[in-house]
Amino acid sequence: MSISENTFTGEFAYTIDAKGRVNIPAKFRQSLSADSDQTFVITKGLDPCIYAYPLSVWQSQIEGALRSLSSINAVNRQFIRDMVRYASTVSFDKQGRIPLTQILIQHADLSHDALIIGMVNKIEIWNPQILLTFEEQAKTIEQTDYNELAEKIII
Amino acid sequence: MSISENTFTGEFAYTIDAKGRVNIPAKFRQSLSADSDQTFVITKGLDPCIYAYPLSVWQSQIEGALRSLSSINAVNRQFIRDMVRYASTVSFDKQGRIPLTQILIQHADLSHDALIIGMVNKIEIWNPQILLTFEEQAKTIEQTDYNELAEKIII
DNA sequence: GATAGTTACCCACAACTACCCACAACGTAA
DNA sequence: TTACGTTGTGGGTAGTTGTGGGTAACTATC
Repeated sequence: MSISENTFTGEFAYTIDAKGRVNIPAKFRQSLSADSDQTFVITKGLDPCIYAYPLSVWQSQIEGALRSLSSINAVNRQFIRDMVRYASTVSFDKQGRIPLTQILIQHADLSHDALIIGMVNKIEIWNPQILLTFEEQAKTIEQTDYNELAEKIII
Repeated sequence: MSISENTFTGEFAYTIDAKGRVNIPAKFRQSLSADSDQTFVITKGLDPCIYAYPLSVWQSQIEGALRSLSSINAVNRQFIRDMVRYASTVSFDKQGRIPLTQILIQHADLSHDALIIGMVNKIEIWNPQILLTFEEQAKTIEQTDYNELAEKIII
């Protein structure tokens, strides 16, 4: 139960090189190596960004749930397909970078700059520009809902 | 319970050559060789695609379940017939390809392009065009059920 | 048994990827 | 300041991967 049990916080600016690689912040890597978990599962985010889960988190929380869904049900099949289709297992190189897949780069509309945001149990990878406009739009979000959440969680 | 326990994720585009062979993604093959399980069982998918199970998965999960179904029930008989009738055991060649049978190619309406999708414990082989139109239709799927799943599983 | 069609196995090559090394920028400590 | 380690970025190379096609073995049919 140390601080380092895969809790990601903070925001970091990096570049994506010609080969589609992004750096994972050293801080994040350190909190992983403790778990000897040098691997991420990256996939489409619900927002226009890329999600990256440490392999252990993906396996225990997502994959397990997916495995338990019956394939007889068409809704289940569709859901599994959506979740897994864009997911890929990547580990970082000696320099601490992971390779992104073309589909995910397109989904997040990434080109040269990348913003990496710690989201507690996962990591988000954004195009900084997209994030800006996205947040503009998000201001029209239900303020009531937002405040309710804030009241519950912020201490 | 190692990393290599047959977890298929991701989407890969390949071609079907004149002899009806498709490539199995190298990533998938690697997670198999650990199991010395170089063989797949391919059969009709519930959707218009081909299912491919690693032999070990087919034997332990599907075959067992089919055996336990009573043949008194006509629905059971029909179901077993559908599952087994089109199933064939194939192993891949030195280049990592498997041969598809004519019936399955027709069922999935495959011609030149194939999209291989990891579905956790099995693999789906789609005609990319068919998948597109299929997903269009799928949007009319019960959104409520889908969202319930999403809320439970996505973290 | 001969012939035609099919299947299994092999080789070749282009494209890509993983792995490695190099180096500049930065921070830290003596 | 200087020396040293770490971090982020770029690029080269060797090995792997995907695709096409050739040849020999096998099957089936007459």
